[in-house]
Amino acid sequence: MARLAEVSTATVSRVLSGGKPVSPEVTERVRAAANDVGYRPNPAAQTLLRGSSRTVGVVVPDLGNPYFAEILKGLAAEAAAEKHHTLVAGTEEDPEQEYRSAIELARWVDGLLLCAPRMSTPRLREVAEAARRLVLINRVLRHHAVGSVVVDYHLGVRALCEHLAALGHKRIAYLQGPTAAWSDQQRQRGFRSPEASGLTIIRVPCGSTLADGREAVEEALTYKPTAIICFNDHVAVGVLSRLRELGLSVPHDLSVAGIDNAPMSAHTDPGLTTYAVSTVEVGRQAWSRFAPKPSTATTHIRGELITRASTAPPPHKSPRG
Amino acid sequence: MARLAEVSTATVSRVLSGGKPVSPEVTERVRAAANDVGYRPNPAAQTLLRGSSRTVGVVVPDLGNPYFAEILKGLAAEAAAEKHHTLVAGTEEDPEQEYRSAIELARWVDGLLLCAPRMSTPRLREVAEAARRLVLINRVLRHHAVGSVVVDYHLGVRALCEHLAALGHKRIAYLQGPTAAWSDQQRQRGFRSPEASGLTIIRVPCGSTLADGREAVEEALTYKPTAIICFNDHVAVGVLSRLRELGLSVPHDLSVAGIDNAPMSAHTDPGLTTYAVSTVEVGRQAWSRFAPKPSTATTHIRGELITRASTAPPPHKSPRG
DNA sequence: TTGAAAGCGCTAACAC
DNA sequence: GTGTTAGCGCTTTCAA
Repeated sequence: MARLAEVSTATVSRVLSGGKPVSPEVTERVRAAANDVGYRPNPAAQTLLRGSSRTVGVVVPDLGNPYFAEILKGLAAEAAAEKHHTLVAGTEEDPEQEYRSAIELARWVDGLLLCAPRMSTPRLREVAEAARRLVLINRVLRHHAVGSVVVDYHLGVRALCEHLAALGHKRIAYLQGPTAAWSDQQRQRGFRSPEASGLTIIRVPCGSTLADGREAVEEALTYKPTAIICFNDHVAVGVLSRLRELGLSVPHDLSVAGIDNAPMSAHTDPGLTTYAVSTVEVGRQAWSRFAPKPSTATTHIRGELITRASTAPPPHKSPRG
Repeated sequence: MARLAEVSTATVSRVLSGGKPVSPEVTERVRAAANDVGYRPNPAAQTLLRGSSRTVGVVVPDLGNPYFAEILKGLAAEAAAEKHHTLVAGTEEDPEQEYRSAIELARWVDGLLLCAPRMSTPRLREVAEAARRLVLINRVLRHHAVGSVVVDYHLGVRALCEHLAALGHKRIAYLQGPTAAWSDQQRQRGFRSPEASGLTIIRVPCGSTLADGREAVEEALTYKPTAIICFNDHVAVGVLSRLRELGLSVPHDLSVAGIDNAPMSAHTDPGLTTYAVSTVEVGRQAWSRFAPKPSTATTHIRGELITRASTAPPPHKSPRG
């Protein structure tokens, strides 16, 4: 390639990287030759030399979950716009695999993004040491050079509670997320003030998927709540579907609310009341956190209450009364 | 690190790669030192030397689309199981960006997977030349060393048609996918035999998203079909939602069917009749196509008809008659 | 069994 | 404005 254009390899490099002084005539000759052979510099060699791969890594519990898929989308788009690649790893919700993927990717990438990591704090700290830059979604870690993007779920839960209380609800079931999910604890915080105001919150173990929601419904009903708040919209869709099977009408017999405003939540029947969070925005913010000196360690993302048809005043008697 | 264990770098390498003759005593010393310092070899250097990055690339039109997200999930899981990393790029449905991403990634990765590529055949061929291995999803290319995994959508469409015909439908609207989508042409092929048998198919321009589905409904209705087949389940959910707004009842006034069996399709109201395709399986097959010498160039994936409540016999009069 | 040295492909530093 | 050279961090000869 260099000899095809009859120049040194250094000149080729100068032309292709740009910004270096090269005569127009030579520039042309090199461009032509490169084009001819379809020459592109070896990225591994470039990486080795410059000490940066222009790559960010993303580790998510479940690549199939639209919530994380959209965060990934937001991040990948931002990264691509600044000529960076994106490495991904799904962890199948397994903290062990999450840790291994993170440690492994850390060595490759300029910046690492961990979405809702479930691993222990000491391990997280290990990852922080291994990574050049680390950003966390929906978790925080006291450590220099680790940034976070967290959704203020406690505000969302509180808003949902206030909305339901205003409608007249007094007994609300909360379908909990995965144990050890930091973001579930965030949500739980949001119940403090409503509980202090006299609202009864019944916590029901659940999870984060549609199937989890379906399965948790019957237990939740044994507590005779007039409304159900779900860990996320996925769960809520599962709940809606199961309630329909059980012959209960939403919102007539029971109100249901989700969190996240998943793409489909506007199109369920009835439409789902939820706390809307822009996942793509989360991804974007995560990217901006890779910048050298962010002013604060944690970016808070605030959502907004979206009321749709799935919430209404409670029936006069308890459902199935 | 090497001097910490008082050995040469060559010995360190031998211990860490394994399989080379090293005395147990030295092995132990190196292991300890590596563990101490948290040493991990520089992947760029390894890549440069061995000429392989142990990485596969995936290019998808939309990372936020669950269909592609799940293919990515399937592939990433398989890749990780064999110690490979996964690079992703979303193209925002833009053929130009798709081409650039593909060419760019090709240089990095050992194998490249293009999902439903929209780029022109000549460009696709260029990518094929640039990539070490290339696999296509839902598109084929006559080229040595290019494999494909295609879903037999024509079978799906035919099955859907036969199902609807058996219910008594005679006029069916088809909401088309994105122009230039190879997989839409596949679907169109599926109408040949039903049309020959006397079924009327009305093609309505649409797209691949929920919003596209919503918007296409009114035009579709002007043709007074008794059933609508949608490019995919996303579109179908949009259609369902819009029909509800218009006060039309599914399946009483109109039958609706989708393609793909998206996760939510079992939980819409009414449940969606669809042609089910295992996306994760597609991802897995794609990975297996990266093997050195696959026996055939194209893997066909066959789905199955799933009938749910969204399809039923047509009303006696045309809807809104 | 171990060490020394070459070289993977590239770019920055230094000549000219 | 251009060529020559050193060296990024690793693994793999080749010697010892």
